[in-house]
Amino acid sequence: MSTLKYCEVTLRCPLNSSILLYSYPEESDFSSLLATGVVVVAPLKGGRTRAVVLRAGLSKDDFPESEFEIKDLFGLDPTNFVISTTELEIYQWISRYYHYDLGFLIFETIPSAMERPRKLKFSQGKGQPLPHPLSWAQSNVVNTIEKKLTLGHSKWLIHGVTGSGKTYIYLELIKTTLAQGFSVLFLLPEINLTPQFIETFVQYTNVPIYSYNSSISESDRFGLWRLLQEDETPKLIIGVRSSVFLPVKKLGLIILDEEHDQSFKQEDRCPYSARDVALKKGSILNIPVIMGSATPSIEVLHKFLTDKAFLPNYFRLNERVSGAALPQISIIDSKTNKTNEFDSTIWPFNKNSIDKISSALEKNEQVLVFMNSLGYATFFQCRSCGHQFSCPNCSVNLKFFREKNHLSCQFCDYKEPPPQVCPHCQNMNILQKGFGTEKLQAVLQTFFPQKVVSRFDRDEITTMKKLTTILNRFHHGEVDILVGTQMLSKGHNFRRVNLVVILGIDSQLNFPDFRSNERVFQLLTQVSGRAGRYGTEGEVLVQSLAPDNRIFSHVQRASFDDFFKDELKVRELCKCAPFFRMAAIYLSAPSKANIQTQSTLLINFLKTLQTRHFRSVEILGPRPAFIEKKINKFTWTTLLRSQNFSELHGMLSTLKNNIALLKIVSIKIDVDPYNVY
DNA sequence: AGCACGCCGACT
DNA sequence: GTCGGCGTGCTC
Repeated sequence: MSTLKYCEVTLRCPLNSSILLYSYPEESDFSSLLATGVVVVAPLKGGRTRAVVLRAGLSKDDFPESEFEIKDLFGLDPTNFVISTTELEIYQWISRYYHYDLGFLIFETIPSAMERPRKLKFSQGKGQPLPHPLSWAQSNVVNTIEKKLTLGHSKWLIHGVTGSGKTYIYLELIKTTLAQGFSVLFLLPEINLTPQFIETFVQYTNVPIYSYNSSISESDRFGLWRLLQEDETPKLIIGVRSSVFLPVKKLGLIILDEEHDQSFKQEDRCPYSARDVALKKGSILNIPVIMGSATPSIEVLHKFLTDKAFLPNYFRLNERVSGAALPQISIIDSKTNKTNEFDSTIWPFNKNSIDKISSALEKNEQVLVFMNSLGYATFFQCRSCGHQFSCPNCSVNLKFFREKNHLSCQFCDYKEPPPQVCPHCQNMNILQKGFGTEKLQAVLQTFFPQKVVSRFDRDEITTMKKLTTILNRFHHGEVDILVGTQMLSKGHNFRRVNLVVILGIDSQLNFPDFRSNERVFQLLTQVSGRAGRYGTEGEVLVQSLAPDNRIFSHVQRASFDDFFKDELKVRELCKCAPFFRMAAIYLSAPSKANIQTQSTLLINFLKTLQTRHFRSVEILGPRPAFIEKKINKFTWTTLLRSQNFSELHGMLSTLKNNIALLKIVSIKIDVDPYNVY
């Protein structure tokens, strides 16, 4: 006779927070193999779905009487995929912390089933000796951390100015960990930093180096997961945000470079911070986590400076290893008053910047130009009737791309030809405003016709191949001026760059977000870090209409401490991080009317919870999101704020489990939101 | 969430 | 006649 056993699984289904019950005959061939973490195939609504076992071997009286008909599992996942208990523990923590259903989280991160993955590519380390010994400051950091590398979980912050040699500190600690037989996970914020780290690590380590990012194929993704789960020989994995989920066997160390970078925060699906997940992973696996940055985030630095247990794990490196001075930063007043004549042939540059660029080029140097916007012009409007050229599907203006010869939207695939006349009033007088990287490239190319001006932005760099090609051309001196977005601002080492020009900083300063000052400080400091890393004195020009902003003087004096002090005061006054914790709740739907009524419902629900149980939680909003309509979906935001994190969490849990919104309205919870308007 | 079902309008 | 638009309802 057959006995039925039961198991609890998690899968991609919103019912009961993605956790459902299934049965299986005790005599079945897979019965003895069912255990926590095993991936199985389950029937769901007439189909087949992958699911992860949470608890197996249950009998009827292990759970309350179910009102559903419990179905039999089909069996094990054909690829025999298993999630280890520690990995599952990490997933469960993320699911609770970010109020995101476990089943969705897991199946959004693990690779989809693959029958026969291809052979994996990797770079084999050459194990060469370091070209030069570490400086005293570098050795001090290495020696201190080295002593604790095998003593369980610890958190470290290396706060070193650009060019202070953080890479070689990481390298030494990586080598020590590898030599002890453990693997290392190295996280960086953006794919475009991968090649240079691989180049360095290949020279001086002697293990296989795997990289993990969005350019990896699904087959390779599967192959790497499998390899990391099965093969415990020491290796180095270099990857972006999502690498934090890689199930590295015998992991001994996690390093998170550019800790402050906002790319570590995922914005879509589960809005997790890879930094916070990495710290949690380190504590669950009981291994050290090292963070590094020239401009640490306010939250992390505040934690290290105020917590007695953390302070000894904070290192400050104020000198560049090359001995080169930090670049001199000049704020160029770009107001067109008497002292600064407007010249339309060089706009948006002004005379001062162009002169400096000329003399740098004359000295046979290369120049970097930064701008945070793409395209040729960012705003079109009819001077006669006021018609604005905006996207029909999103609440944003269309941008003009001259090379592609169209206006296009940054959120959807809407495009239209550039207007000859206004479609509304047939007037031919159309105003063009705003500029992006394409415009800057065009202006510079016209002004310096004999020089090579290239672009480095999301528009131009679409593949890993293009990325390495253009960087190599720049390194080999085949490009004189490189115009780029933030993509170019981080980490790179350019030997012949002494002049860096920054435009468009005003729009970032005016951005209505409590972190805008922090972001501007980070950006300017990082960008400045690209100038004069090798000897010759670097110079940075920042064009601004508001040259008196205090933030500029902090950047000019490279005074992180003054900036930090200033910013902390503001944060406390405005009740922001790190003094208060926040969560954002987004409601989205195709109709604005729905959003408004449902937001009202949400607010009333929250207010009831607040008076009954969670008095410390402040409710702000609701109001339209910064960009209210994206791809024909409207979004409204409600913010929660509190100093009592458990009350904030309690409120979110109660909300998630109890609110009944219209089906067409989707709700998204963002704990520790990075963008707050 | 994601997918099937089903009920209407506009095409070969 | 049927193809396909998207509102509704269900998933252990």
